[in-house]
Amino acid sequence: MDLDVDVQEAFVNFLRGAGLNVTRARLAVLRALAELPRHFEAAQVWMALRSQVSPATVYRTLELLERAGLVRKVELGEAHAHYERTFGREDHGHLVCRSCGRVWEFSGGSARRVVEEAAIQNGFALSEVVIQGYGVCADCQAAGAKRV
Amino acid sequence: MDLDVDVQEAFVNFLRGAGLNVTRARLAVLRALAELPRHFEAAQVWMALRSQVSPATVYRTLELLERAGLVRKVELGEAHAHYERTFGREDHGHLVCRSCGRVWEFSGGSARRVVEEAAIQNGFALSEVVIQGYGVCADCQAAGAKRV
DNA sequence: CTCCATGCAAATCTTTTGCAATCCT
DNA sequence: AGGATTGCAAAAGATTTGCATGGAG
Repeated sequence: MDLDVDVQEAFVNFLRGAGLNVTRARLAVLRALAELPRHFEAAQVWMALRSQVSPATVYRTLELLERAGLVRKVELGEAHAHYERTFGREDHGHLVCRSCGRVWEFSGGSARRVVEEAAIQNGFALSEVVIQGYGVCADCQAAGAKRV
Repeated sequence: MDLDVDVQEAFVNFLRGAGLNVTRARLAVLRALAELPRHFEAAQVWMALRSQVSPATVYRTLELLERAGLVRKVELGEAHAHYERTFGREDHGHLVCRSCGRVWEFSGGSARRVVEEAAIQNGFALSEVVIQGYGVCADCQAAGAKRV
């Protein structure tokens, strides 16, 4: 997968700049992300690192990665949070299937512009944009979807 | 506030159509919504109905109202869910201030169209669109915002 | 009269936190 | 050395659920 030196370097720089330590656990979490699906949950991270890093540290590290701008928390309509890597990714929106849970992505540029415009008009300092559609994917429609 | 006969009627029709009972508690919840802010949390509902309706029933009823299309669950970046009435409201997006938590709305028509277009291309049956921006509002910027 | 709905309390489940032990720098 | 970090287990908090009782049709 991706995760070139640049990404690790970016995290290290972020940590140093914030006066934080570069630890084995933090690097392990970052490395684990490269092996996970595009959208993953916290549990997948500490299962992948079973006995290397505790759940608490995974949560703590994901928050750091978020602050470093390398990871983004994504709300997929489920009870628990999901995350996605932001490095090597373009701006995009999500189509979430409420039946099977899968996620499709689409280019979010023009939708983002609408939000940016609204932010400007309100004197809002925008830091993140979320563009999502919920519904039922083609496969689940064909199979007779459960939820709408 | 709004809540004309039409809205209550819509809920009653939904309940009847689903073979569910029209109960005092369910109507009380619907009526309470008209007195609450545009964006509210479950706790505000059962505080407004203190000793009339239990928390469990509030959650159960909000879910029915959601299914009836009268209420929409909104994710505002906090640990607990928020809701908004959908009746008498136009399609809109949200600008959420991460510092004070207030929410601004803006017309979401054109952003929605982008999502609809993506749905069509993927054979997706779209049922809901979420357009949100997170950042810091003008007031909080002036006051020296906490989070970005 | 027969289900459906409600309240209560207990259970769930994810995420957060306190604290003593351990790791970075 | 000296502060930062970790793991563990307990805590927290929102939402859900089982079950016996009361309500709607």
